[in-house]
Amino acid sequence: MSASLHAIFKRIRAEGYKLTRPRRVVIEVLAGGETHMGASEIVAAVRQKAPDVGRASVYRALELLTRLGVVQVSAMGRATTVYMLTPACCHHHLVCVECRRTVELNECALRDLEKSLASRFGFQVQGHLVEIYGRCEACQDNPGSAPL
Amino acid sequence: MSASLHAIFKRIRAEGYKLTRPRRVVIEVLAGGETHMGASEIVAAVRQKAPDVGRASVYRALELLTRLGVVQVSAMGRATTVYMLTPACCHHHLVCVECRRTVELNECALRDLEKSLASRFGFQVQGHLVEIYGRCEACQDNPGSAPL
DNA sequence: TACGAAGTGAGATGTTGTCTCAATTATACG
DNA sequence: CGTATAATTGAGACAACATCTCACTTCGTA
Ligand SMILES: [Zn+2]
Ligand SMILES: [Zn+2]
Ligand SMILES: [Zn+2]
Ligand SMILES: [Zn+2]
Repeated sequence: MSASLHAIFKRIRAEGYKLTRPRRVVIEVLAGGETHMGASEIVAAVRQKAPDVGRASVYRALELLTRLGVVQVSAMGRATTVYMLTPACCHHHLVCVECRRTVELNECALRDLEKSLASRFGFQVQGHLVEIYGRCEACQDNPGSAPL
Repeated sequence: MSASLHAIFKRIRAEGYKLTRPRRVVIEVLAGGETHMGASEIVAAVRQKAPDVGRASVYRALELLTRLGVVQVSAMGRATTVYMLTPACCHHHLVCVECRRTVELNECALRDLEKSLASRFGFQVQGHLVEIYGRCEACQDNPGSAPL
Protein backbone atom coordinates (compact mmCIF):
# COMPACT_ATOMS: atom_id res chain seq x y z
CA MET A 1 0.00 0.00 0.00
CA SER A 2 2.01 2.93 1.29
CA ALA A 3 5.72 3.41 0.88
CA SER A 4 7.76 1.11 3.11
CA LEU A 5 8.38 2.32 6.62
CA HIS A 6 12.09 2.25 6.00
CA ALA A 7 11.72 4.60 3.07
CA ILE A 8 9.65 6.97 5.20
CA PHE A 9 12.26 6.98 7.96
CA LYS A 10 14.97 7.75 5.46
CA ARG A 11 12.89 10.52 4.00
CA ILE A 12 12.54 12.21 7.39
CA ARG A 13 16.30 12.32 7.87
CA ALA A 14 16.84 13.41 4.31
CA GLU A 15 14.64 16.43 4.97
CA GLY A 16 16.82 17.34 7.94
CA TYR A 17 14.55 16.15 10.73
CA LYS A 18 15.48 13.75 13.47
CA LEU A 19 14.01 10.32 13.46
CA THR A 20 12.76 10.26 17.03
CA ARG A 21 10.80 7.68 18.93
CA PRO A 22 7.46 9.53 18.83
CA ARG A 23 7.73 9.98 15.09
CA ARG A 24 8.70 6.39 14.50
CA VAL A 25 5.90 5.01 16.63
CA VAL A 26 3.25 7.25 15.07
CA ILE A 27 4.24 5.99 11.65
CA GLU A 28 4.19 2.38 12.79
CA VAL A 29 0.77 2.83 14.32
CA LEU A 30 -0.64 4.38 11.17
CA ALA A 31 0.87 1.59 9.09
CA GLY A 32 -0.57 -1.10 11.32
CA GLY A 33 -4.03 0.31 11.98
CA GLU A 34 -7.20 0.91 10.08
CA THR A 35 -6.96 2.81 6.83
CA HIS A 36 -7.76 5.97 8.73
CA MET A 37 -7.66 6.83 12.43
CA GLY A 38 -8.79 9.71 14.58
CA ALA A 39 -6.17 11.62 16.54
CA SER A 40 -7.30 10.20 19.85
CA GLU A 41 -7.14 6.66 18.51
CA ILE A 42 -3.62 7.32 17.36
CA VAL A 43 -2.65 8.73 20.73
CA ALA A 44 -4.07 5.67 22.46
CA ALA A 45 -2.34 3.24 20.12
CA VAL A 46 0.96 5.07 20.40
CA ARG A 47 0.87 5.03 24.19
CA GLN A 48 0.17 1.34 24.14
CA LYS A 49 3.42 0.71 22.28
CA ALA A 50 5.33 3.52 24.01
CA PRO A 51 3.65 4.74 27.21
CA ASP A 52 6.14 7.52 27.72
CA VAL A 53 5.26 9.37 24.52
CA GLY A 54 3.32 12.55 25.16
CA ARG A 55 0.14 13.58 23.41
CA ALA A 56 1.63 16.80 22.15
CA SER A 57 4.39 14.90 20.39
CA VAL A 58 1.86 12.78 18.57
CA TYR A 59 0.18 15.92 17.26
CA ARG A 60 3.54 17.42 16.38
CA ALA A 61 4.53 14.27 14.52
CA LEU A 62 1.27 14.25 12.60
CA GLU A 63 1.76 17.86 11.65
CA LEU A 64 5.29 17.28 10.41
CA LEU A 65 4.37 14.13 8.52
CA THR A 66 1.52 15.97 6.85
CA ARG A 67 3.88 18.70 5.72
CA LEU A 68 6.17 16.06 4.29
CA GLY A 69 3.28 14.45 2.45
CA VAL A 70 3.74 11.17 4.30
CA VAL A 71 0.42 11.53 6.06
CA GLN A 72 -2.92 12.89 4.84
CA VAL A 73 -5.65 14.48 6.88
CA SER A 74 -9.25 14.13 5.91
CA ALA A 75 -12.62 15.12 7.29
CA MET A 76 -14.51 12.24 5.65
CA GLY A 77 -17.64 14.34 5.78
CA ARG A 78 -17.40 14.89 9.55
CA ALA A 79 -16.48 17.72 11.87
CA THR A 80 -13.37 16.01 13.19
CA THR A 81 -10.41 14.85 11.19
CA VAL A 82 -8.82 11.49 10.56
CA TYR A 83 -5.28 10.66 9.53
CA MET A 84 -3.85 8.08 7.19
CA LEU A 85 -0.56 7.25 5.56
CA THR A 86 -0.54 8.65 2.06
CA PRO A 87 -1.19 5.62 -0.11
CA ALA A 88 1.56 4.94 -2.64
CA CYS A 89 -0.75 3.04 -4.87
CA CYS A 90 -3.55 5.51 -5.07
CA HIS A 91 -6.77 4.71 -3.35
CA HIS A 92 -9.70 7.05 -3.25
CA HIS A 93 -12.67 6.95 -0.91
CA LEU A 94 -16.33 6.57 -1.60
CA VAL A 95 -18.03 7.91 1.53
CA CYS A 96 -21.67 7.51 2.50
CA VAL A 97 -22.88 10.72 4.10
CA GLU A 98 -25.57 8.87 6.04
CA CYS A 99 -23.89 5.85 7.60
CA ARG A 100 -20.26 6.91 7.07
CA ARG A 101 -19.34 3.59 5.57
CA THR A 102 -16.56 3.88 3.04
CA VAL A 103 -15.44 1.93 0.03
CA GLU A 104 -11.89 2.08 -1.25
CA LEU A 105 -11.32 2.58 -4.94
CA ASN A 106 -8.14 1.46 -6.58
CA GLU A 107 -8.31 3.48 -9.73
CA CYS A 108 -6.91 6.93 -10.15
CA ALA A 109 -8.17 9.59 -12.50
CA LEU A 110 -5.64 12.23 -11.56
CA ARG A 111 -2.18 11.16 -12.58
CA ASP A 112 -2.16 13.19 -15.75
CA LEU A 113 -3.68 16.19 -14.02
CA GLU A 114 -0.95 16.10 -11.38
CA LYS A 115 1.76 16.28 -13.98
CA SER A 116 0.25 19.25 -15.71
CA LEU A 117 -0.13 21.13 -12.44
CA ALA A 118 3.55 20.88 -11.73
CA SER A 119 4.38 22.76 -14.88
CA ARG A 120 1.47 25.21 -14.87
CA PHE A 121 1.74 26.33 -11.25
CA GLY A 122 5.32 25.38 -10.39
CA PHE A 123 3.72 23.19 -7.78
CA GLN A 124 5.66 20.28 -6.31
CA VAL A 125 2.93 17.67 -5.98
CA GLN A 126 3.15 15.29 -3.01
CA GLY A 127 -0.12 13.47 -3.39
CA HIS A 128 -3.82 13.93 -3.59
CA LEU A 129 -6.99 13.14 -1.77
CA VAL A 130 -10.21 12.22 -3.50
CA GLU A 131 -13.45 11.67 -1.68
CA ILE A 132 -16.71 11.02 -3.42
CA TYR A 133 -19.80 11.62 -1.33
CA GLY A 134 -23.26 10.23 -1.65
CA ARG A 135 -25.62 7.66 -0.27
CA CYS A 136 -24.86 3.98 -0.29
CA GLU A 137 -27.46 1.54 -1.50
CA ALA A 138 -28.74 0.81 2.00
CA CYS A 139 -29.16 4.45 2.91
CA GLN A 140 -31.05 5.64 -0.11
CA ASP A 141 -34.41 4.53 1.24
CA ASN A 142 -34.13 5.40 4.91
CA PRO A 143 -32.15 8.62 5.11
CA GLY A 144 -31.26 10.04 8.50
CA SER A 145 -30.71 6.61 10.02
CA ALA A 146 -26.98 6.93 10.45
CA PRO A 147 -25.80 4.32 12.97
CA LEU A 148 -22.52 6.04 13.61
CA MET B 1 -20.52 28.87 -8.57
CA SER B 2 -22.75 26.80 -6.31
CA ALA B 3 -26.39 26.08 -6.91
CA SER B 4 -28.63 29.09 -6.32
CA LEU B 5 -29.76 29.67 -2.78
CA HIS B 6 -33.33 29.31 -3.86
CA ALA B 7 -32.65 25.87 -5.26
CA ILE B 8 -30.98 24.85 -2.01
CA PHE B 9 -33.92 26.06 0.07
CA LYS B 10 -36.31 24.12 -2.13
CA ARG B 11 -34.15 21.06 -1.80
CA ILE B 12 -34.31 21.15 2.00
CA ARG B 13 -38.09 21.22 1.98
CA ALA B 14 -38.23 18.54 -0.70
CA GLU B 15 -36.26 16.23 1.60
CA GLY B 16 -38.82 16.76 4.32
CA TYR B 17 -36.88 19.19 6.52
CA LYS B 18 -38.09 22.55 7.67
CA LEU B 19 -36.47 25.61 6.26
CA THR B 20 -35.70 27.35 9.52
CA ARG B 21 -33.92 30.57 10.26
CA PRO B 22 -30.67 28.99 11.44
CA ARG B 23 -30.48 26.84 8.36
CA ARG B 24 -31.23 29.71 6.04
CA VAL B 25 -28.68 32.00 7.61
CA VAL B 26 -25.94 29.37 7.62
CA ILE B 27 -26.44 28.87 3.91
CA GLU B 28 -26.42 32.60 3.24
CA VAL B 29 -23.23 33.01 5.23
CA LEU B 30 -21.49 30.22 3.36
CA ALA B 31 -22.63 31.67 0.05
CA GLY B 32 -21.41 35.15 0.94
CA GLY B 33 -18.11 34.32 2.60
CA GLU B 34 -14.75 33.01 1.58
CA THR B 35 -14.64 29.83 -0.41
CA HIS B 36 -14.18 27.92 2.82
CA MET B 37 -14.77 28.87 6.44
CA GLY B 38 -14.03 27.36 9.82
CA ALA B 39 -16.91 26.48 12.10
CA SER B 40 -16.16 29.31 14.49
CA GLU B 41 -16.05 31.83 11.66
CA ILE B 42 -19.41 30.60 10.51
CA VAL B 43 -20.85 30.89 14.00
CA ALA B 44 -19.57 34.45 14.29
CA ALA B 45 -20.92 35.46 10.88
CA VAL B 46 -24.28 33.87 11.57
CA ARG B 47 -24.66 35.67 14.89
CA GLN B 48 -23.86 38.93 13.22
CA LYS B 49 -26.83 38.51 10.90
CA ALA B 50 -29.01 36.78 13.48
CA PRO B 51 -27.80 37.26 17.07
CA ASP B 52 -30.41 34.94 18.50
CA VAL B 53 -29.19 31.85 16.67
CA GLY B 54 -27.40 29.41 18.93
CA ARG B 55 -24.09 27.78 18.28
CA ALA B 56 -25.56 24.30 18.48
CA SER B 57 -28.00 25.07 15.70
CA VAL B 58 -25.18 26.17 13.45
CA TYR B 59 -23.45 22.85 13.97
CA ARG B 60 -26.73 21.00 13.49
CA ALA B 61 -27.38 22.87 10.26
CA LEU B 62 -23.90 22.11 8.97
CA GLU B 63 -24.38 18.46 9.78
CA LEU B 64 -27.70 18.29 7.97
CA LEU B 65 -26.46 20.21 4.97
CA THR B 66 -23.48 17.89 4.72
CA ARG B 67 -25.77 14.88 4.71
CA LEU B 68 -27.78 16.48 1.93
CA GLY B 69 -24.63 17.11 -0.06
CA VAL B 70 -25.19 20.88 -0.04
CA VAL B 71 -22.13 21.47 2.09
CA GLN B 72 -18.72 19.82 2.06
CA VAL B 73 -16.30 19.45 4.91
CA SER B 74 -12.61 19.42 4.32
CA ALA B 75 -9.45 19.30 6.39
CA MET B 76 -7.29 21.14 3.84
CA GLY B 77 -4.25 19.46 5.31
CA ARG B 78 -4.96 20.77 8.82
CA ALA B 79 -6.19 19.39 12.10
CA THR B 80 -9.40 21.42 12.06
CA THR B 81 -12.07 21.32 9.43
CA VAL B 82 -13.51 23.93 7.12
CA TYR B 83 -16.88 24.06 5.41
CA MET B 84 -17.94 25.20 1.97
CA LEU B 85 -20.97 25.06 -0.26
CA THR B 86 -20.59 22.17 -2.65
CA PRO B 87 -19.59 23.84 -5.90
CA ALA B 88 -21.98 23.15 -8.75
CA CYS B 89 -19.33 23.85 -11.31
CA CYS B 90 -16.62 21.65 -9.96
CA HIS B 91 -13.61 23.28 -8.43
CA HIS B 92 -10.78 21.33 -6.92
CA HIS B 93 -8.12 22.61 -4.56
CA LEU B 94 -4.41 22.75 -4.88
CA VAL B 95 -3.15 23.09 -1.31
CA CYS B 96 0.35 24.01 -0.21
CA VAL B 97 1.25 21.99 2.86
CA GLU B 98 3.75 24.62 4.00
CA CYS B 99 1.99 27.96 3.74
CA ARG B 100 -1.60 26.68 3.33
CA ARG B 101 -2.21 28.86 0.33
CA THR B 102 -4.68 27.32 -2.07
CA VAL B 103 -5.35 27.55 -5.77
CA GLU B 104 -8.73 26.73 -7.24
CA LEU B 105 -8.86 24.55 -10.30
CA ASN B 106 -11.79 24.65 -12.64
CA GLU B 107 -11.27 21.41 -14.42
CA CYS B 108 -12.72 18.12 -13.34
CA ALA B 109 -11.28 14.72 -13.99
CA LEU B 110 -13.97 12.76 -12.25
CA ARG B 111 -17.26 13.09 -14.07
CA ASP B 112 -16.93 9.79 -15.88
CA LEU B 113 -15.74 8.02 -12.76
CA GLU B 114 -18.78 9.25 -10.84
CA LYS B 115 -21.15 7.78 -13.37
CA SER B 116 -19.52 4.39 -13.29
CA LEU B 117 -19.63 4.29 -9.50
CA ALA B 118 -23.35 4.70 -9.46
CA SER B 119 -23.83 1.51 -11.43
CA ARG B 120 -21.02 -0.51 -9.90
CA PHE B 121 -21.77 0.22 -6.23
CA GLY B 122 -25.39 1.34 -6.35
CA PHE B 123 -24.05 4.58 -4.93
CA GLN B 124 -26.06 7.77 -5.26
CA VAL B 125 -23.31 10.31 -5.86
CA GLN B 126 -23.84 13.79 -4.43
CA GLY B 127 -20.50 15.34 -5.20
CA HIS B 128 -16.82 14.94 -4.69
CA LEU B 129 -13.87 16.59 -3.08
CA VAL B 130 -10.44 16.70 -4.65
CA GLU B 131 -7.43 18.13 -2.90
CA ILE B 132 -3.96 17.99 -4.34
CA TYR B 133 -1.18 18.54 -1.84
CA GLY B 134 2.34 19.72 -2.34
CA ARG B 135 4.59 22.69 -2.06
CA CYS B 136 3.97 25.92 -3.89
CA GLU B 137 6.77 27.57 -5.79
CA ALA B 138 7.62 29.93 -2.92
CA CYS B 139 7.83 27.16 -0.34
CA GLN B 140 10.05 24.75 -2.20
CA ASP B 141 13.24 26.50 -1.14
CA ASN B 142 12.47 27.46 2.44
CA PRO B 143 10.41 24.63 3.89
CA GLY B 144 9.08 24.91 7.42
CA SER B 145 8.43 28.62 7.07
CA ALA B 146 4.66 28.43 7.18
CA PRO B 147 3.26 31.86 8.00
CA LEU B 148 -0.19 30.60 8.92
C1' DT C 1 -58.11 24.16 19.20
C1' DA C 2 -55.41 20.20 20.56
C1' DC C 3 -51.84 17.33 19.41
C1' DG C 4 -47.18 15.53 18.07
C1' DA C 5 -43.06 15.79 15.56
C1' DA C 6 -39.31 18.60 14.44
C1' DG C 7 -36.41 22.11 15.69
C1' DT C 8 -34.31 25.42 18.83
C1' DG C 9 -31.20 28.31 22.45
C1' DA C 10 -28.62 28.24 26.44
C1' DG C 11 -25.24 26.48 28.77
C1' DA C 12 -23.06 22.35 30.83
C1' DT C 13 -20.02 19.00 29.43
C1' DG C 14 -16.76 16.44 26.82
C1' DT C 15 -13.21 16.27 23.24
C1' DT C 16 -9.63 17.92 20.58
C1' DG C 17 -5.71 20.77 19.65
C1' DT C 18 -1.99 24.16 21.16
C1' DC C 19 1.40 26.18 24.00
C1' DT C 20 5.24 26.81 27.39
C1' DC C 21 9.40 25.51 29.35
C1' DA C 22 12.80 22.81 31.66
C1' DA C 23 14.80 18.40 30.61
C1' DT C 24 16.25 15.13 27.06
C1' DT C 25 18.23 13.24 22.82
C1' DA C 26 19.58 12.53 17.85
C1' DT C 27 23.08 13.76 15.03
C1' DA C 28 27.52 15.78 13.29
C1' DC C 29 32.14 16.41 14.24
C1' DG C 30 36.66 15.76 16.41
C1' DC D 1 33.99 6.79 20.94
C1' DG D 2 32.92 11.19 23.67
C1' DT D 3 31.24 15.93 23.19
C1' DA D 4 28.71 20.01 21.54
C1' DT D 5 24.48 21.82 20.09
C1' DA D 6 20.31 22.56 18.13
C1' DA D 7 16.14 20.03 17.60
C1' DT D 8 12.79 17.70 20.08
C1' DT D 9 10.35 16.09 23.90
C1' DG D 10 6.72 15.27 28.07
C1' DA D 11 3.77 17.24 31.28
C1' DG D 12 0.15 19.69 32.09
C1' DA D 13 -2.05 24.26 31.73
C1' DC D 14 -4.77 26.34 28.50
C1' DA D 15 -7.77 27.34 24.59
C1' DA D 16 -10.70 26.08 20.96
C1' DC D 17 -13.95 23.12 19.14
C1' DA D 18 -17.86 20.03 19.16
C1' DT D 19 -21.72 17.64 21.36
C1' DC D 20 -25.43 16.87 24.47
C1' DT D 21 -29.47 17.77 27.39
C1' DC D 22 -33.66 19.70 28.22
C1' DA D 23 -37.34 22.85 28.60
C1' DC D 24 -39.40 25.68 25.28
C1' DT D 25 -41.11 27.12 20.54
C1' DT D 26 -42.81 26.31 15.96
C1' DC D 27 -45.53 24.35 12.63
C1' DG D 28 -48.30 21.10 10.08
C1' DT D 29 -52.26 18.25 10.77
C1' DA D 30 -56.31 16.28 12.69
ZN1 LIG E 1 -24.87 4.44 3.92
ZN1 LIG F 1 -5.69 9.31 -7.40
ZN1 LIG G 1 3.46 27.49 -0.04
ZN1 LIG H 1 -14.36 17.30 -9.96
